[in-house]
Amino acid sequence: MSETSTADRILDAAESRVQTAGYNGFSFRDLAEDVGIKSASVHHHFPTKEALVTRLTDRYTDRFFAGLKDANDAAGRVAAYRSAFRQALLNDKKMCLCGMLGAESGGLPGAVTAATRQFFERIVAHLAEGLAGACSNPRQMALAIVARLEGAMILARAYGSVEMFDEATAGLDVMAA
Amino acid sequence: MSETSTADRILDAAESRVQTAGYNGFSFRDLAEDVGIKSASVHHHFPTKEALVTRLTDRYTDRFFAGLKDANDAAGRVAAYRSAFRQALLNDKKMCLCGMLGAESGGLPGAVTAATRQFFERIVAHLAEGLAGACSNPRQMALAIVARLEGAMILARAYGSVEMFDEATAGLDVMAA
DNA sequence: GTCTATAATTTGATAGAC
DNA sequence: GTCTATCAAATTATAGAC
Repeated sequence: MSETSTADRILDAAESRVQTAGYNGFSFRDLAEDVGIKSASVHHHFPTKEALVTRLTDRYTDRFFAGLKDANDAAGRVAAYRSAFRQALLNDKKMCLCGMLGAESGGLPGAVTAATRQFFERIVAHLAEGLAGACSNPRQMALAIVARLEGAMILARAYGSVEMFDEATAGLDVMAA
Repeated sequence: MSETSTADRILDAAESRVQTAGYNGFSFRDLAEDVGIKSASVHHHFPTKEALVTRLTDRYTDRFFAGLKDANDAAGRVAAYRSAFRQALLNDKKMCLCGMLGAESGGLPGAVTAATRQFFERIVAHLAEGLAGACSNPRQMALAIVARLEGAMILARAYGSVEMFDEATAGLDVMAA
């Protein structure tokens, strides 16, 4: 009985499109066709593209944490992050939504860039918390790990192969040892 | 006496635009205004956007190697790569061209994706060569380092701060030790 | 909440004069 | 090699009927 609202289905379509082609790589008509309505109806739910993607980014951030396997030890938390990022690649070789928007941030509306930054601030803080005690500079280590995960997704997409992600992130937990 | 051809000036403008806003973040008219000509003249030099960006990506790859400080030892070569990537951020907080195109590769013309992949294949091979003997799996280490550099650029752009790049890549050479 | 219709602008691209 | 002029299509967005 999982009833999905039209607004959520629009966000689902937008999420997939942004992760595949970026902010400027899709249109309201694309989303309308994905959902099975008209573009004017999409505007009824989200007045502008900026508002839509800002909301999408917030939802992505919330869901990211909700789907994260909880772990108390440093290695376990790193593994959870690695697994979370890898999951997007398995689903149609998609980029991390905020990795994509972060790369494109120079040409995005301010609200989208702000929401993207919040995603990174939250995951870096959460990851650093998990690394406390396991290394001398947890925040710097967290930044390094997130950077490697985002970059590994770029490599996997450029090569068209999920294995590149696995190779580029092999031994990630050793970094935190 | 450095005479720059119109074609090169178009590529310069396109390079800056792609690194800032991505493949779909600029138009032929944008480039024409940057250079001081009309969009029809841009098409005279590059028939399609796909052809333009493909050629741009090839030029970027060649220039990347030409500008790379040569080093024989592993740590020196890693430092050269770090410095090369960092340079783009200093110039108006730009993303690595191929990092941007790699992220967007799911929505790009085939020739652009192929040229992007070549960039990564070349730098990974070159970096791995420099790491031979310094670690047990040079290619895997090269992938990890390139991933971290690309991801660090995303972080720096999302935060709007070059310092994030420095933090996320701190002790990069230690990885290769 | 969805639709038709449409506005206003931008896009990639072409034809042909100079 | 650059221009004017133009095209066909796509874009974000709005007005108003149902």
